[in-house]
Amino acid sequence: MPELPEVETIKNDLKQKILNKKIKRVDLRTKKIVKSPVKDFVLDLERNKFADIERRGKLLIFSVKTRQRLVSTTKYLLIHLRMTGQLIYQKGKEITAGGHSDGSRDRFETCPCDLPDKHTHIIFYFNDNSQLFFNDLRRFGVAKIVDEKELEKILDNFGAEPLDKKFSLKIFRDLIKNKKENAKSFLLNQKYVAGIGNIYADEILFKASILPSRKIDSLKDKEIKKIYQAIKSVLKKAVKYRGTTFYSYLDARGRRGNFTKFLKVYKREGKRCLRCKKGIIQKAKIAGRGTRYCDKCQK
DNA sequence: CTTCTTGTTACTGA
DNA sequence: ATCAGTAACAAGAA
Repeated sequence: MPELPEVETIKNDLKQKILNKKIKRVDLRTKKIVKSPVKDFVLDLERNKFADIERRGKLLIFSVKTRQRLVSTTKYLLIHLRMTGQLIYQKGKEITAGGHSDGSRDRFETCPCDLPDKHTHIIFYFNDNSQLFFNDLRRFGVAKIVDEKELEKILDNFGAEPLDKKFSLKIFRDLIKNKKENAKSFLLNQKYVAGIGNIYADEILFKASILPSRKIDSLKDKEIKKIYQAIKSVLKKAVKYRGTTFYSYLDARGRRGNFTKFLKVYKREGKRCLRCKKGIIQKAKIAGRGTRYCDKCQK
């Protein structure tokens, strides 16, 4: 699942590839993916360019510079990959098909997958013969174009950016105040801290040695600090290793994430705890999600 | 065939 | 108001 580290990786990749390239054509193959007026979607993008890409939580925000009757305005293409969405960038077919004259393939410009395929819902064609594919096996992902005002309204629903310097321990303590839910559902709530999903919630609570079922208001000061530090360190390391691939996640180059080998609890149920070597990783349904934890060293 | 998976929203009931 | 639980969405794996 694309969570903060995966979306951050895609954003960084795409910024190097597609900024300020003219969007020659947009092929919208699955209209249901688009949650703003479909008739405007292609028109707002074609012949324009992406001026910037930002991430808020798990949401990608592409600034689209548009020119209408000499007036320049900015609209925003929002893409949320939900569970199985992918954004894969490829250079023109002449590179992928034949490789270089010496027979080698340019690994950084090509993707191991043959795109488009039956899960391709949008294709953005750029004027330098490169393309961006929005693929989604399960079609939960969404794309929409909004103006500045709508964007602000949407962003109002997002909580703190966990890797932002402004996200301090004090702010985290204030967020926790007066909450009564359990630690897992707190971390999953995008209105509190944005970008954490099922994988990293479990990994963060393991690192902090806190049981996911612990009520937030029962946490001692020391424990709150441990969760706060774990949020920062786990997400930072996951970004460094370009995210986690468990099901279908691929980065913008079509490659897998490397954080998978650092997972301590996610999908390790039934296996021995790597930290205390005594506990067996448990799996339970907490906050409506499959949740993994060590019942020996998480308290 | 059933069950499970996952992010988000919407809804219900306490 | 706040929280827990669940359905819905889609499609595939087991």
